[in-house]
Amino acid sequence: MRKSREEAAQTRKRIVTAASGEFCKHGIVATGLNDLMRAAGLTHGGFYKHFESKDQLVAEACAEAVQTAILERLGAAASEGAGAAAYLSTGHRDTPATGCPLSAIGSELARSDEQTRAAATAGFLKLVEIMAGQCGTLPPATARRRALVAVSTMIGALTMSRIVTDPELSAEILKEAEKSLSDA
Amino acid sequence: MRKSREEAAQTRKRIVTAASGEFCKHGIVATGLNDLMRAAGLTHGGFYKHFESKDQLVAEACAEAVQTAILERLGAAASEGAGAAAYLSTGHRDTPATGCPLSAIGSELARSDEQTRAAATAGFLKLVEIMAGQCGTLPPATARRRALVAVSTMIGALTMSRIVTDPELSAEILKEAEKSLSDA
DNA sequence: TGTACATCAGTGAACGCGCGTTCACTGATGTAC
DNA sequence: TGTACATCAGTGAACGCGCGTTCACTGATGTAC
Repeated sequence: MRKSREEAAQTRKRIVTAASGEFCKHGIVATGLNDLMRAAGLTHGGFYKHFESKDQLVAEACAEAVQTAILERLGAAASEGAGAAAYLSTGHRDTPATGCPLSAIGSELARSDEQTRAAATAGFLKLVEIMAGQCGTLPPATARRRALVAVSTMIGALTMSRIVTDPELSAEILKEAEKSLSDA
Repeated sequence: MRKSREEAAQTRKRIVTAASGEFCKHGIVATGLNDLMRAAGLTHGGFYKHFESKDQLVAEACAEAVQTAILERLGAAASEGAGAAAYLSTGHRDTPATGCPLSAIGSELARSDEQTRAAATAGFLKLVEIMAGQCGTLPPATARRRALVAVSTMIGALTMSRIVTDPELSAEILKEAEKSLSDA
């Protein structure tokens, strides 16, 4: 049953990717290792061949979610000047599994260990940088301060749009947040 | 061991209050009924004399957290024109147990049942109303739209200030969010 | 008002279940000669 | 290059534990007469 080094490395990546999706979809605490390994197409017993603990996987999955959801997806949209619009879309709202972990599991991240919070912090700063890059001709320090607030607004608005029971209110939250950011 | 009706009603309230604190402090999923009942000074067995399920308590605890943290605490601050400043204070950041549930357990609320989300929605709208009331002479519809964004910013900023590993960055997030809201 | 009985708030043991983690085992991969 | 052996990725059963929930029991409270 032994797999080649290459296959094993791919398996490891597959677990991390599956984990980042499951965590963002169902929450960190609510997702068991069994669920994770099944989502990666494996049985749960092999988990500890790749990771020392669930916490270690949480940190790596958070780092990957930040990388793919924020840098790749949003970076691409931002290069077309539509970063906030992409973040505050109903599409993003309705697909947390592939979306930004800061919104999807924000309150759980606040209770996570140092490594996980460090990965989340790096993602936040990258988001701030991306948004600051869209501020046009402002001096860098001013652009950064504005982006800090803009990103806070984006994260709060997306989180609330997922909580609220009224679909119209949900859409309104996203729309108003986007409008206020594009005016700025 | 039977208690009087009055005592029983007080016990019930005590459980709900303890629950809202524990949930905001440690998260909904991570808090067990055992922890809750111990925090209320009881043993776990008596729980179902007061509630049908954990989910029912979650909904009631959320409603109470909204009531006390948002309406009483923030309403008081807002009547002095300092709603955003109180929300975005380091004191609020460092005491999630008595603070706003939308920030403390936001991402878990998004995955909660209808009743809980309805309580959270009501709290959000109340927060919006409070903030709109601070907008001075603006027409009500405009004030409401602005408050919608302001509250999103407040929730996102407080959540991020709790995630971030760098204390200076944490303080900066709160400060910049508050500045941008007081300018508006 | 006093007495007999039903009610039920709270206790603590127990239920089945899934959690994170460990382990003996399998057999293909990798290594040494 | 071929062979013998060590390694180890992945499986599936098992570990102790705490979860949400149920239940028999206690004894003070509430009710009926």
